Amino acid sequence: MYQKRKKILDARAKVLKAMAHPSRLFILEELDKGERCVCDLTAMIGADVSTVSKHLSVLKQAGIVIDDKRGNQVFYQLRVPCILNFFGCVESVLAEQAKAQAACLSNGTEG
Amino acid sequence: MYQKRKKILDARAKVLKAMAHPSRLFILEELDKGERCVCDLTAMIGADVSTVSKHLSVLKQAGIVIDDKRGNQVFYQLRVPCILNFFGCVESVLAEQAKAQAACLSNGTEG
DNA sequence: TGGCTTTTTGGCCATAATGCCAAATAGAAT
DNA sequence: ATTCTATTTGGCATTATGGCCAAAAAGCCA
Repeated sequence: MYQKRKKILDARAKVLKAMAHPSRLFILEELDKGERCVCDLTAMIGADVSTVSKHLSVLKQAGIVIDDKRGNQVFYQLRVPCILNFFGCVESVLAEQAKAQAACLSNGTEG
Repeated sequence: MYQKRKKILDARAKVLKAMAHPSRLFILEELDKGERCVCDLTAMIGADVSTVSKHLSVLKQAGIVIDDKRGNQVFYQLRVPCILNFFGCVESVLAEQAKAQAACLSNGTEG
């Protein structure tokens, strides 16, 4: 049952795992607007360059972005732009949470 | 730039992180078909019950599933069914990877 | 070549995730 | 009450992740 789907689920999990970090989500949002070099992203995120470079490496390993070296800069871009469509649904998860929390506050049934 | 979006990105990352595990993705697929008790899922996954219970706890914490205790069993169900729609896109990431790999094999430009 | 910029890699440490076993908890059945 | 079943929790070892600094690598410009 599970074993039969293990391989594809591993592959999917790898993609999700690569996305599952705020800095990497920010990078994806930025790249959705157009390609960016490491220095651009580093300035926007405000972390060490090496940290940003490693985040980009994670996204690249997962096949989500591709890189293009021009001069001494490396530009990254999304390989699959649809990747951000997902967030409509993620937002509905968050909206449900907010709704539940609001309900709790108003009737006081839960902490 | 980044700091302004940090909060929402943290929240999104949390949801993705909760999904980013093969067993948890399997659970989501199963729950998409209908509610399941812990014992059902444990039998299908083939891990220790405590392990499966903890996976379910992660999904619950993230607001992706809800639980309902009936008798001495606990049934889980999806709270936001759209969660699986995402995989069309994840699949296209994987398809791109496969395509690239195939291209490499045929022209031998990369390891 | 030498110096400058940009990016990646290695080392290190702190923290988090995974998964098992064992024990605790909760409910059902006798 | 006792026992059995289902589930959760605590503890522990192993492994992975995140972030910084320092150093290496790669390309530009003189």
